[in-house]
Amino acid sequence: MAIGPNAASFELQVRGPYDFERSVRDHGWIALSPCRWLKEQSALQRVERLDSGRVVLIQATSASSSEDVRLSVDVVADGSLTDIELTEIERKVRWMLRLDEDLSEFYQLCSGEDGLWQRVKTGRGRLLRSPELFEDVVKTIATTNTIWSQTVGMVDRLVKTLGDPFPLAPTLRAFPTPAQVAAATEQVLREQVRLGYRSAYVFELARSIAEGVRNLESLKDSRLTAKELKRGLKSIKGVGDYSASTLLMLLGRYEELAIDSEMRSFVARRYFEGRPATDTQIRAIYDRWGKWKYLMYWFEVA
DNA sequence: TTCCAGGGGTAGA
DNA sequence: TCTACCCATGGA
Repeated sequence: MAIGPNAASFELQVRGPYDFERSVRDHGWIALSPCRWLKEQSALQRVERLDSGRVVLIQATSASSSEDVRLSVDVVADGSLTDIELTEIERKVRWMLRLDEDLSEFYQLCSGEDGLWQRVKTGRGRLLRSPELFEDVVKTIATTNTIWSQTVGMVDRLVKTLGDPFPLAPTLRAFPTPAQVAAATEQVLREQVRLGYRSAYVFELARSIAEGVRNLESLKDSRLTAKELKRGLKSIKGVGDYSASTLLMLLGRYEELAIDSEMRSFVARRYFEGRPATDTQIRAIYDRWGKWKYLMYWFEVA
């Protein structure tokens, strides 16, 4: 990377099959700041603010060979990194790329469906997510009642307005922490970030996390049932059924469908000759896929 | 001006 | 838990 000296490089072993590029780019999140896809290098790049307050640039590329599936991670920083910082970076990369998710059952199901199998067999399915749940909740709220280009704009302005700059290339910024959003005002979210009516939701969420009233990260606990998670997510103002189901997917639980206008129109075209389907009818179609419903839908559309 | 886009909150049954 | 109804914002 030309931006600065490499402070660290390491490789991560991945359980195959794993199609790094498709996995990263299959989800729209790759278009949302601070993530970006570097076409020339086939790399995922992202500025990240660490718990220490240091802001680094992380770049991940595939380092797979015919023998094994590996990922190469480069970190650029304004100085050397501590072991604690390196551990945090590895943990975040693993979470973001879902390197520890076991999709073998999903592949097993797909292998019985010819069309689906052709699509996923190279190792798709590990859809991109954010290192911290706060960021994913904010981004999900930014997808509601709007079109995608506006979502991209909202997230971009949020990062530019409130995120910490990467010291070696200050135009690149990290996603703001809850404390940074809470330290701003709702008016900034409304007028500069232009989140509209979502401003109050995002501000309130950030404040409750910053004040220690709410602990979003605790929802990453794999012992929680999907039902418990959904209840927890829906207790956030601004998060309804669609958003909670989207967030369940981001947490690695695929048993709920996030029924939005996109899914409604797809199901109407694919299964009902263009006639609108009720939510009950949509659920009935995917019911047979059990805990893999969302992913099956995802790759049926893909 | 009207309509719509990857909905949400709330009251009331 | 479900439905009806109102509310939200910016762009085409």
